[in-house]
Amino acid sequence: MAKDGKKPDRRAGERTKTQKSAKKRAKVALEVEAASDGPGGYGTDDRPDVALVVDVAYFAVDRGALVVLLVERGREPDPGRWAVPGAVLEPDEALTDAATRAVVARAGILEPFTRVEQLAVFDAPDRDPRTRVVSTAVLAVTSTPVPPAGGALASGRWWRVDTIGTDGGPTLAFDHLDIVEAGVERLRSRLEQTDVATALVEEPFTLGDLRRAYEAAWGIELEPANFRRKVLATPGFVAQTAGKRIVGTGRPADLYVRGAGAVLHPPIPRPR
Amino acid sequence: MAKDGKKPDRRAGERTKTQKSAKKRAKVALEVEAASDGPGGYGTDDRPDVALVVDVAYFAVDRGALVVLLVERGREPDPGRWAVPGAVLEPDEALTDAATRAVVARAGILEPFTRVEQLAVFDAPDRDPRTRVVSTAVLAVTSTPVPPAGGALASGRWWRVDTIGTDGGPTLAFDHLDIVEAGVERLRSRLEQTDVATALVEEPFTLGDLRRAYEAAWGIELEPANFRRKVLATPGFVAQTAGKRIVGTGRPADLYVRGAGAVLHPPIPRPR
DNA sequence: CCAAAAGTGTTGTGCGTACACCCATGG
DNA sequence: CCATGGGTGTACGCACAACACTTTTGG
Repeated sequence: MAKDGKKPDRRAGERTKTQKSAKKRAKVALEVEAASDGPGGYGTDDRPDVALVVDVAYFAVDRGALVVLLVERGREPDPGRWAVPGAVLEPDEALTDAATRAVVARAGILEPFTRVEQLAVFDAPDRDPRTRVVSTAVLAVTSTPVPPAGGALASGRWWRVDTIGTDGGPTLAFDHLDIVEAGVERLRSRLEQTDVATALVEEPFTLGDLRRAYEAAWGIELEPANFRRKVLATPGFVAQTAGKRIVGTGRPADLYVRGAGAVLHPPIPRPR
Repeated sequence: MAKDGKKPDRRAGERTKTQKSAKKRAKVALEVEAASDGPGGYGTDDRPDVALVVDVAYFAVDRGALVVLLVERGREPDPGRWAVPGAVLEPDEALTDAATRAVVARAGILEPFTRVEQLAVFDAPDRDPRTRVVSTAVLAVTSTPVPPAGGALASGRWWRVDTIGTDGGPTLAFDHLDIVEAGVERLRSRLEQTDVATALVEEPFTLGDLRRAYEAAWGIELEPANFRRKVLATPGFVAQTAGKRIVGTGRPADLYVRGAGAVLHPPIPRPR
């Protein structure tokens, strides 16, 4: 049963451009792996065949709406369509560093963003028509969705997520609609379990600000009274600071900053 | 600010064996990405520098304990330590296919497993001392933890997860302890939200079987009466089938098979 | 004085935990 | 007849949604 450690040179005929037709092939290839490193290992001696990139689903809340940073593609494939910022992973680079690099190139943000979280790996063999590209999508947020500066950055734009795919909204390239949708869903989930909402508002913030961030991301309205109680009942979520803020009309609101805790006990449940 | 599209050839001096020292370097590399494909793209024309593998955290329940499939390493690095099964991703292969291939090679399972889920990407630049290896860990389960057959498969073994790191238990290679821990935590979480528990028991099963699977994975005891009500109150989780089963002593139990639904509404909450 | 937003108080309902109790089998 | 596990019934308590009410500002 065990092979002798040799394997057929699968790069014999030089890599052809694309092999969409080979999708089903791997499903029946259930023979024992001819591991070149013996039990428990795998051969990593030769050059890899698969390119690994990082794509960033970068979100913010802007005037009551959830927005995502997209970049317009200038050339084939998919010219005129919009993509999330991406970068090829460098040999000694961590995913979060590559993610920062991708966003810096598109959004003019000069400091690395703090909260980054892995989203999912997008691995469909034909997701990029040029060659095999596996993408690790990561989720990131900012409190200040600044419009990208000019020059090479001008192609980036913040789009309301609820306009994607509609008449006035962007059309996404490749499988990036899947990436954005996964990011939206993960962000909505993380708002329940973590204090990521405090990264969506600028300090200091009122509990009304925080509530409106939740409402924008979840697309629903929340009871101000109950929301307030839940936030204050969760230790480490927010900390009150000095002063009050008067917006327009209405009673001045207490000001808060981010608390120490990252996970929320108890969570802020999302209405179903 | 924008470069002209050229980038330094970062593979100039041939790749040295390992570069642990370069960990901090990428953190300050915040210059604009020199994209070789213009806005919204990245260069994928040349061979990648990063190898992508799939590591499988493969779980089962055996005699009341959660077990995981591990493979003993035979050679450097980390000989004598135990690793989860892994495989290098082939150019036209989906992650789930590579995961199946890795497990088939180690566990003698002849059919592809059904439930596979992405766990996380392990991307630390020095996680493998030989070369840069990025690992996508996936979670899989089986109802029948068969001992691997002989020959090249003999190095695989099912280990109780609660013995890992203890005196009689295995010591894990590389960062595979992180992979197993991530798998355990994800499995515990998915038991709340999905019907993955039905993949941990053989059909037909009793609600006692299902409860004991939860108890093994969660490491706690559950109220049989309340567990029963919760399972039956979740549509699509299980479906009753004909017959009853008498184990040893006690009243015969109704038999069930997997239901149609994959997500659980309402969930089976884990006690905190 | 009115509108609007922040902040506090109160109550009814629903749901889950805990436990009592009955059922059906083997020894 | 007892032990054991399966299956049903039920009451207590707590958490939360809903809504009333007060506070403090601008117009």
